[in-house]
Amino acid sequence: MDDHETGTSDRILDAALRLMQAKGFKSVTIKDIAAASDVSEMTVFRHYKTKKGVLEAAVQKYSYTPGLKIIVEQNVVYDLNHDLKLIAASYLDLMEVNRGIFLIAVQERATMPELIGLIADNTKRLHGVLTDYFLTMQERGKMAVTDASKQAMMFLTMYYGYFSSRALWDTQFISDTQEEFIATSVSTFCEGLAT
Amino acid sequence: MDDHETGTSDRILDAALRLMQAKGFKSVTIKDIAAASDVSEMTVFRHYKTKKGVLEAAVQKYSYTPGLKIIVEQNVVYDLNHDLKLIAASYLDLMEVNRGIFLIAVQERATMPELIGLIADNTKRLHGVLTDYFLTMQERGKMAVTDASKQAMMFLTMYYGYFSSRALWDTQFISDTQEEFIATSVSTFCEGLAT
DNA sequence: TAATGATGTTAGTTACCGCTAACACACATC
DNA sequence: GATGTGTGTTAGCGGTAACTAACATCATTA
Repeated sequence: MDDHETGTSDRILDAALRLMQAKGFKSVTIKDIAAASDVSEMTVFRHYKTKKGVLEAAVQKYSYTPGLKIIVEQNVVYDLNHDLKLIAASYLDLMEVNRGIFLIAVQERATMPELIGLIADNTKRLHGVLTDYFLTMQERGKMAVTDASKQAMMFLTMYYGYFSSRALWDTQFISDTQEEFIATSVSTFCEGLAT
Repeated sequence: MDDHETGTSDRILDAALRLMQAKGFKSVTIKDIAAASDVSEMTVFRHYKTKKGVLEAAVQKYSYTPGLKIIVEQNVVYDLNHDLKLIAASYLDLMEVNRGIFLIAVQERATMPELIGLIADNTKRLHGVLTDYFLTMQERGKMAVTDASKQAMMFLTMYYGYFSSRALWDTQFISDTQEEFIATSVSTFCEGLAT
């Protein structure tokens, strides 16, 4: 079962994920996957018994849910502008890693609803962390006292919007780079726009 | 070609759109559509020659691109808080109308990229309108002078995030109601969070 | 050298699906 | 009562795709 050289199993998974991201699980055929990973159809079936098995193995390999809480807590310095930039960047980086799973989850949400759970969990965890952070900042008098949970939700929704828009439509909705977007949004989030 | 009573043509389109939203164009069969609209398969083919024809007719019937510019311009009173709430609500309402097309566009973005164009156009137009509005507000000294285009982009991304999250994942990401979300976000957008 | 294991090739099975054709029925209008 | 229109039913064609089975090849390794 070992793959010498480049690793046949991995090549198959990589190709499968790439194709399924682009066209959806149902539209990708074993033939496509075989051609893209430069093996015969039979080899695909020998490694992963069914088409769905290929997807499950790919999800297994590529889904990633790190300790966002630790990352945030270890780098926070209780300066609103600085910390929000850090959190926004961490969230976007995390989503970027899971982009492949996200795109497949979108297309297969009717048939494989558990997939989005993997990603939703990250967002939910970060929402908790961010809410706690806001509460701490409010206690320290470094931030206006408002509904921390709603505030955190709004903050994350903005970056979810950025990520989702980029992942699904590339630059068709949003053309700003990640850095530009974070800069604008964190600044606005801190200072507001009213005079 | 007239449909007496409930309108066979319409029943087919409604069922088709509903099914395709949920499962994607490719996964829905004519058999599914026929069963859901309570006609025979042949009747579907007699009304719309091909499966793609069904989708095209449904898109035709359900896509909607109104004069957002006029709506905004006629109701703006140059009070930042008031106007942003109006614009946010208008945008979300518009997206809600086009939800069906949006969901199909998501699933068929590889095969039918023109679909998302219908919706992207709305967002682009509103971005233009909103940018102009910000510039006017800046001239009148009612708003901080920043990059109006980026600011508008950020604002719309937030609501795109809200809509997209709700349309794709229901309350799995975001649980706030539309009114709550608009209230929190517009307030933050205007006032900021720093002390 | 012999055995092993990963892969390729070819052929075929099964099932589904888009779509067509032909015929039948029911109803409404002329 | 004839005609037409919308529909149902049944059968089938052509294509495709998941998956299986059997056999061949080649390289590594015992």
